[in-house]
Amino acid sequence: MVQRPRGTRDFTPKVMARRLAFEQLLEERARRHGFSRIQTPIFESLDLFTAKSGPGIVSQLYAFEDKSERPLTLRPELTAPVMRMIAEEGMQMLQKPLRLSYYGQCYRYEESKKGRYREFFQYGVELVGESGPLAEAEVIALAIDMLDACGLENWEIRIGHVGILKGALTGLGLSADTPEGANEPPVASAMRFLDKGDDAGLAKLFTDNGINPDNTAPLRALADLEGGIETLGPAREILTSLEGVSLEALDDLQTTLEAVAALAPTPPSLAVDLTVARGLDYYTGMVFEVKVPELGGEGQVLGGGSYKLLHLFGLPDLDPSCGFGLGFDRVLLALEAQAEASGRSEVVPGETDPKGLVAFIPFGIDVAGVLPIVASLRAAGERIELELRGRKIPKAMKWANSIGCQFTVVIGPRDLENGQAMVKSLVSGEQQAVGLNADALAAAIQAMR
RNA sequence: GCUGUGAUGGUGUAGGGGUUAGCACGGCAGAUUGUGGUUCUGCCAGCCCGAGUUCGAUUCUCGGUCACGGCCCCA
Repeated sequence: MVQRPRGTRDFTPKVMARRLAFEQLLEERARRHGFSRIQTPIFESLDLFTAKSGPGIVSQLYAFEDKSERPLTLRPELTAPVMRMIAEEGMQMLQKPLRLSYYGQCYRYEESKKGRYREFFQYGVELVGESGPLAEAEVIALAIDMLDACGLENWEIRIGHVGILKGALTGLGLSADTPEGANEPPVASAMRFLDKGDDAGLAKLFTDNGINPDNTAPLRALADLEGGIETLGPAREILTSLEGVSLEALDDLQTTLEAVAALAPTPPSLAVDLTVARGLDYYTGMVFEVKVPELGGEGQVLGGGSYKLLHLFGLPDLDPSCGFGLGFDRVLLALEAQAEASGRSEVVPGETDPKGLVAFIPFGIDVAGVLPIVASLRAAGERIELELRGRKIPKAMKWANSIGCQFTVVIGPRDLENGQAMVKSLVSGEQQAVGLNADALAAAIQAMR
């Protein structure tokens, strides 16, 4: 028995119905916000990702060479391919901003666990060609709208702005450039110390760079701030108290948050957190992430922000852009867990088809004669499953019931003689004889719904 | 990268160095030759892979594979 490769999954019809409903729901929200779907290849040139994330990333990729020894890789994420597409397809000729959405599988070679697969699915959006607080608010609002629409509960969105801490640090005189021989700029080191709670390390860094280590305390206070939009008040006080520090990023964040409050439903929990750094140096402005606590260690279900990547493709004028990626599998896991906990049978809104299946059961007759009726009913939009095994009536009824049909249409010799068919609702048990033609059958089914 | 637990029909499980490997759901068939959801009967279908220990391994040991957790990391 050959097994499925590690970290991959098969999706059975029932699971797939749910996934399709979820994708459709996300797609619908994206459309309402003006985003249009695009698609890029499953594999790309290896360079695309090393250019974005450095050579160290290769160990986590499904990289390979094709028969012409071109270095390729299965895509580990979708932002870089989208940026590549914008440059390659000449999309810079289009009216700005571009509002793009995408969905597809990505591949990372890493330990598979629950909520973490080697083949995983991401839904995401990018808003390209306009930046600033309002553009950022539009992106956050879509993220919130999506999570709200899918019925997810108990999630937390944390919003920050890398420019605030970075601005404070550079304002104090810390360099944002990587010195000769070092592997990261002092500012990045400082951000890490703040994130890890290493105040001693931060103080030493300040001293080493000729900055008064007394500045550690206010920065710590800034990093530890947590709460809603009201947190910006204390943040403003701290920043004002520091020499040479600009308030621009803070003002931007405030504008963004106010716009989000107006544009999106109120999330279950929204926190301002200036240490949301996402660890990536191409994030330049607002950054945000969403966690679902009950998922545990793999609880982050969405992350995004403003970033500068298009300069890598010769389009520096389009930087920065703003977008997010939504962990499709993780959100589904959370929804499934929550549905289970609350006894809800529908996990994703709309996953069950309201237009139920109709079992079409020819019995003891020449099937060919009634096939045109099947075709017509399908053309009329009914979902018809034709009984193919020649089951006798009791078996056929049981079959129809067990596959979840709402109706049966039985046509036996007697019916054929009388020019009729027996239509039965498996929900109500009601049954009636109906003229043997598609119009009459469709009308009867509709009337009995 | 570190580490813990587990693997028995399609699903959920019981058991255990020699068993007809038990039960439930499921599937197929019959009871029931034109009407489902109940019931009864029969049947189908299983010890993850490899090596070792042993007279004998599904059971014990080691390795592999896969899954599920806890850290680290996460474009």
